[in-house]
Amino acid sequence: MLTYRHSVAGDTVRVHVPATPEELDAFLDWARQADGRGPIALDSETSGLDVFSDGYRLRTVQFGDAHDAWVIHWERGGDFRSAALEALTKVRRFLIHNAAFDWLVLDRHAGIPLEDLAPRTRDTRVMAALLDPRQPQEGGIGVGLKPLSAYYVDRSAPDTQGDLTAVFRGLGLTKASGFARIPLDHPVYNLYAGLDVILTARLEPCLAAELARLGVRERLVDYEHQISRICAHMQRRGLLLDEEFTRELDADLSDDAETYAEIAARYGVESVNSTRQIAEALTGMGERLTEQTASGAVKVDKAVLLALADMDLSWKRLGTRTPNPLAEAVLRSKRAGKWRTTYAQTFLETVDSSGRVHPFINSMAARTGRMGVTRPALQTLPSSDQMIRRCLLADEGHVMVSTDFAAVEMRVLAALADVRRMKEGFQSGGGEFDIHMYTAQLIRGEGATEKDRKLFKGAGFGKVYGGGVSALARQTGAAEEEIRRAVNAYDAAFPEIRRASARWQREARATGMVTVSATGRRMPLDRDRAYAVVNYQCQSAARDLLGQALINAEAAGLLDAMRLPIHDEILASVPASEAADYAREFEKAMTFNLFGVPIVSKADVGGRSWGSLYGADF
DNA sequence: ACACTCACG
DNA sequence: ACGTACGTGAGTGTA
Repeated sequence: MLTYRHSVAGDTVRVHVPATPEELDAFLDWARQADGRGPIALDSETSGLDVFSDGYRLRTVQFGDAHDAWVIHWERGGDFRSAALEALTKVRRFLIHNAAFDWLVLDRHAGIPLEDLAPRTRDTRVMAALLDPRQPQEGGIGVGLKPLSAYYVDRSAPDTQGDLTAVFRGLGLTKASGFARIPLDHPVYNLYAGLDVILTARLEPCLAAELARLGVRERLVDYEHQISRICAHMQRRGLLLDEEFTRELDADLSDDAETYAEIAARYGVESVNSTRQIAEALTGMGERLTEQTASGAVKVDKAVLLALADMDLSWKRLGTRTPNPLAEAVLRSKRAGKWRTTYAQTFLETVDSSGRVHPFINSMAARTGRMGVTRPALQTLPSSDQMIRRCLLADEGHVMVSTDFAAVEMRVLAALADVRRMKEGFQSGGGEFDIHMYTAQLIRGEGATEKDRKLFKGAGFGKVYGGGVSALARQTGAAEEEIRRAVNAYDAAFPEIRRASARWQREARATGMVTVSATGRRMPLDRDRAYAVVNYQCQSAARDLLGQALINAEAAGLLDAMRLPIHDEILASVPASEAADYAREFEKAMTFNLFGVPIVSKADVGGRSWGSLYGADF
């Protein structure tokens, strides 16, 4: 038996790599006694991250405790697979760092269903994110195994991923190809594969103690595990791609980008993404560019270019000046190029052999707990035009249903800050209740106009985001004096918001600059941006309502229908003949009473494509 | 690596 | 003392 020894926190730990079927017996003996000693750390090494692609390989499965790790070479097949499968099936409790990934790998490539493994899992990444969700760049520890191990377990814990990248280079491989092609017997590969589970095993008790010390409820930890599993379920299902349409769209966008880039080139702009070239060319045409970026460069963003092209924010002609042809060409080329590379091409790159895309859903991406979706970033598809969302389809015989919370952050603000007159409004009105018009009428009287509504909607956003008068004026384009009066009137109508903000800031300062949400989520506040506490409280409460809605939806039998969480919305694919029933059930799953404030939702039943919810049906 | 830009809620 | 828009993911250009 090959056994590598390494030092972790002053102890010598062992990484065992069985090379023959006989040597697997020692592993099985160890695994059979595992349950008596507590949960076993589990990890896998694979050919890459694109779990659903053709040719994807599971290479090793690792099991371990604080002192011993076993690296089982799944790729060798036969008895190696049987041994790994026996442990995967029989061990009662596992510790995994970032479980969603391994759940999906083992579900798809080892035949261990997500439904079977997830309930037996405790995820150290989830635990860490509940202690401090910040990334290292934001001043936190981070939620990666490496920084967490270095912080909690052993300051000199190796950077297993980073060091492996160096090994890959030494073998003439890249970071991308290394995991697929490094020889299965490579000593560093095996040592690090084993160390990862040993570090996970040692990390968990540290995180558990810290969670207990800080009073983070076990209920919250369990809640996040449920949500993580539901998100993994959605990821496994994926969304059906209309490949033919997407390929045509890709070609059309490519033509568009090229056509307008050629026009821009006539004015000396070689690359439409070079702000320096655009600024120089526009200045040469006699345009005056007055706006600056944070670092003092000339600003030539979409708002600046639209004004020069005589267009409003929805690209409609204003008729206020002669359109600058370069500005318009740059706008059109950039948009087509971005939509093509960021969306259409990523769809085609990530689609699996059965025509589905499986975006990564990070169930706890932001400090507030908000989720993040990547590869492709399906939470950020253009909504002004249906062409990109048109690429994604409900399943055969299904239609898309999108259920949104109604003005959830304003409702949450009313509930958390106990805003009397806001609560009265929400309580008296139903799902169609318009908080912004209500506010306008509260302040202006019955004669409040649509313009007043807009003004106080801006003021409301200012409150939720923590913005001030000048930021609001900049954002809305209204005069500062007008905004100032609106904000003052807003504060007079809803005085509880300022008081809650002050209270939350005071509490955070008294507890190490951490604000704790209604659910017990810990959110570190930046000392110089303490005003953001209002947004953190509202955003995290809204996120936790969505999380509970996912759990409610599963309980109502809607798990298989769900496709994507989008902050205040659940997108689903449901049988066309039962769409109305599903819509009602989703609305029910997304209905709450939060401290006396009704949280309500509205389902929209679309057609076959996601784009159908954004315009004409297809 | 960082700046800038742009897509979303 | 004062005022600060919040949270993401992703592509391209530049140094």
